[in-house]
Amino acid sequence: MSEGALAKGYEFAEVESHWYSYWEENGFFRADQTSSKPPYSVVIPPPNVTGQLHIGHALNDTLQDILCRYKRLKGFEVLWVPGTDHAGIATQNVVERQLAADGLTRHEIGRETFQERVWEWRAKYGGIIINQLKRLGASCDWSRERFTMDEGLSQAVRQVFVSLYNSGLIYRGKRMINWCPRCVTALANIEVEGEELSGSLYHIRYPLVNGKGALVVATTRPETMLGDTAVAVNPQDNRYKAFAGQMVVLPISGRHIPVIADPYVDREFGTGALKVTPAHDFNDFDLHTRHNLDIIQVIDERGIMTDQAGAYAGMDRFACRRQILKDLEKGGWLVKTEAHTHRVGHCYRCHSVVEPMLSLQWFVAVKPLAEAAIEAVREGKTKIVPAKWEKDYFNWLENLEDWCISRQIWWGHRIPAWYCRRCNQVIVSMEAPGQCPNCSGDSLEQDTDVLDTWFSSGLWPFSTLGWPRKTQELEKFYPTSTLVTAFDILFFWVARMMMLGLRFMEEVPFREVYVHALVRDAEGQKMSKSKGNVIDPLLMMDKYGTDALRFALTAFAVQGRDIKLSEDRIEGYKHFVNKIWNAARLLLMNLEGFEGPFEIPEKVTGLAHRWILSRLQRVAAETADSLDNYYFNQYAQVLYQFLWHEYCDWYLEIVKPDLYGEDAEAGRLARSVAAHVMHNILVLLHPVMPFITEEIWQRMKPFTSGLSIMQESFPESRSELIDPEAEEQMETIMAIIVAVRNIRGEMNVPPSLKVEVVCIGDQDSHLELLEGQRRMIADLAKVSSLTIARAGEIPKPGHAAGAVVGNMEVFVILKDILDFESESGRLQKELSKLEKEFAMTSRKLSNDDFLQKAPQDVIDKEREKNARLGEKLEKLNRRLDIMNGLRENLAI
RNA sequence: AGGCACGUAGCUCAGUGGGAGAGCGCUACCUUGACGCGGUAGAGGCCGACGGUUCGAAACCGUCCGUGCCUACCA
Repeated sequence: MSEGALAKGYEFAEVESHWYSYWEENGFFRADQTSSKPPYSVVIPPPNVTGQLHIGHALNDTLQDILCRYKRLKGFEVLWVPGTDHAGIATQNVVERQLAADGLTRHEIGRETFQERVWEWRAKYGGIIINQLKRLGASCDWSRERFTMDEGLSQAVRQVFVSLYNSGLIYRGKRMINWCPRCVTALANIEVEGEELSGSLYHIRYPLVNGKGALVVATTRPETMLGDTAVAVNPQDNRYKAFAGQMVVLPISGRHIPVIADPYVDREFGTGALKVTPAHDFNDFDLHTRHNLDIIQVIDERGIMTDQAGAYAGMDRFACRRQILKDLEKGGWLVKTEAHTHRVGHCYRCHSVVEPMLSLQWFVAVKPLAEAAIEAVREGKTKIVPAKWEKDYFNWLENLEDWCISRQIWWGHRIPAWYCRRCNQVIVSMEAPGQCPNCSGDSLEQDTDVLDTWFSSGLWPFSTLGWPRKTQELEKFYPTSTLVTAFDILFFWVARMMMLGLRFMEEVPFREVYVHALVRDAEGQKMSKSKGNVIDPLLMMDKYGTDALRFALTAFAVQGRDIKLSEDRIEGYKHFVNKIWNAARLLLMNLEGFEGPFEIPEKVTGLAHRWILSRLQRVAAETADSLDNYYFNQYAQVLYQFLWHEYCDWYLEIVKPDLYGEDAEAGRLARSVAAHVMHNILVLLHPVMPFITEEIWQRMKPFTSGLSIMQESFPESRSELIDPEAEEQMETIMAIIVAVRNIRGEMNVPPSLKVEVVCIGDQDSHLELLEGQRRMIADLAKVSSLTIARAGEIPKPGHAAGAVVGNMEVFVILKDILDFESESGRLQKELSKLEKEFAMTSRKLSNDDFLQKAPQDVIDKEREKNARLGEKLEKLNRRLDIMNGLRENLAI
């Protein structure tokens, strides 16, 4: 061995940075578009350029990294495209805050200077999250890192816009949209988050103009009454039928407004009379269209009351509400106030209450695009895993309304539309036009709005590969293989990539979508900075190492269930990392000066060796199967179980005498097999624990060869090594060892004290097996002398504690120290457990229906089990009789 | 209001028609030459409730209870 023994503790910090740069320097993450290997490609969900790595990213990118590293080992040409998203509103907010600190606003410095500031900001801080991804071990091809505002991607955006405009799928129109008065921009419907608020429902009296009575309306937003242009009632409502067509006096303003009848009004809700404010409510706007009502805008784009609000002009909308209520009360119009919880829309970026607003915006007509996106999933061109998300996907796309894509901010892709100042012609084109094609005027102005960030993210799978240019990358890697994402951006992002990918590439953007869960805190709450319950992945990596964090996230990544994560669960997996390290340490200590063989022999002899090799083949198969099906938790668990509880607990303990013993041949075999299995475990684990596996792998030469574990082949399950006989025999031996240990434990025999053990059986195969494994049993069960005998050959020992294993009896001789009382108690407990099981199988077997209708193999199995239990019961019963007899003798 | 999940050991969760499992925690014992971030053994569960299908249900179906999430224009 070249590298020598391992340090006692695993120094993860050093190891991690060392190997990451080694991988990067050697170009192991780089994809070759000219390769003849089959392609496997993934595009990263681009984090916000303003972002810091949070636990959600850590999960998302760990899973992608697992898939990418796995596929590389499997012989694929893997491309993982990294990058960041310009995050229009979020980034603009960040830079505006920075300006505010200098006492400036973006309007004061102007659009161009502001954009320069954003680019400066990006140059300085935009790489933070990239470095955090490297810290996590992400094996992205950094030579292909993209940013949604890159020139190439921007050109893609313009081309898509122009193309959709020319085919009539992008249009400009004046419609009701959601507006954030804080961000001062339009939002897409999906960017509005409904939040349950406890507010009030105010009942307000609107007197009839003719003085003969009044209508009482109910509203949650009294301030909008300044813009009321009607009161609506249901035509079927007998209470109000007579009012329809009359006029009422709008309190405070004194304006006269009509009472209209419309079936939209819910008779049951509130008073059954609805105030109608077309300028500030989606449904009221619809009523305006049907009834040709006036529109009066009383709230402006900053949430301030307009001149139309009369005396309230200039007030903030919420201050106005309070004042209106006071004034209504003073005037006697406020009939009553009742508590009312309702959902109010909030801006997903800044959390302000959004305002419905009539506004001139750009839209994408999504219907035809959505139909194609639905069709592609229905036909299985893209598979969503777990499949339950397909339902949500369909439901969303089927009920999709046109997508508002213009934003009134400065950071983003400016809309490629120009307006002729002379004739108002709209010109949409890739580049700034020289003159108006309609009137030849040369006074043109570009639209000041930018596009929704998600518009550019929607192109990500092909824009990052060079589209609209025809590149080798597109040829080789599109459609991408797998998209890994959390469900909360299924609609924001996945659905839009589907729509746009199908439209412009005429092919789905990805073959499979794996939708993973959200990471929550230990109480199941969403993590948020304001709640203070965030787990910072960077801190976790500092404390426990990246591999431990990655393994924890993977072990909890069960399909369809959110992950409740707490710090001690991460700490727990650090223990696993430690276990791997120490197993390797034991191995490497014993490989010093080892001269081979570095391969296992063609034909392996020795029960334990055959057994562990057989188990390894099964584990390799399960591992691949788990990853192929996105059962990440199962992948982690299988390896955890195998490494710790089979390789370490049993195999290494079994071969220790060979390692330390005199038999050189046995020592060589043990070293070869132990190293072979470790080598394979390392490769199997590498996708989830890239760092420690590389570190150990490097030290295992010449068992390993090459530059990196990354260049290995993923272990195939070798059927010729699967050895059911060895597995069965080991199970028998292990059961006997456990039985002896159990007795020792129960009877309080100290570990330092070796005991005499007698095994009695009546099957040749068993007796031979035990004879062959004397040493293993003696070592692992701490046995001083082991007697193996055929039933009847020797008397069953009296002063001994016994157990039944299969159809053998195992006795631990306790001569003077046997306490008959506790031994008979122990046997009794075991008996009652068995009796219950025996009764159950007996009942089944005496059921004619079962015997007639159950499949034969089930019946056979049940018969076998019943016989086994019966035999065991008989032996235990006899033993109990003996113990009871001895106890009575003692009493006499 | 509708839809979708989930309810299994103290905690967190696997398991989807024929033997109730894991990790952590807990108890007892242990300076065994890789590891106390360890070892060995043990305790602990009418698998939310009720009904149905079935020879057989933790699993399939229905109802209910509880929890969570998503969607919706009841002002």
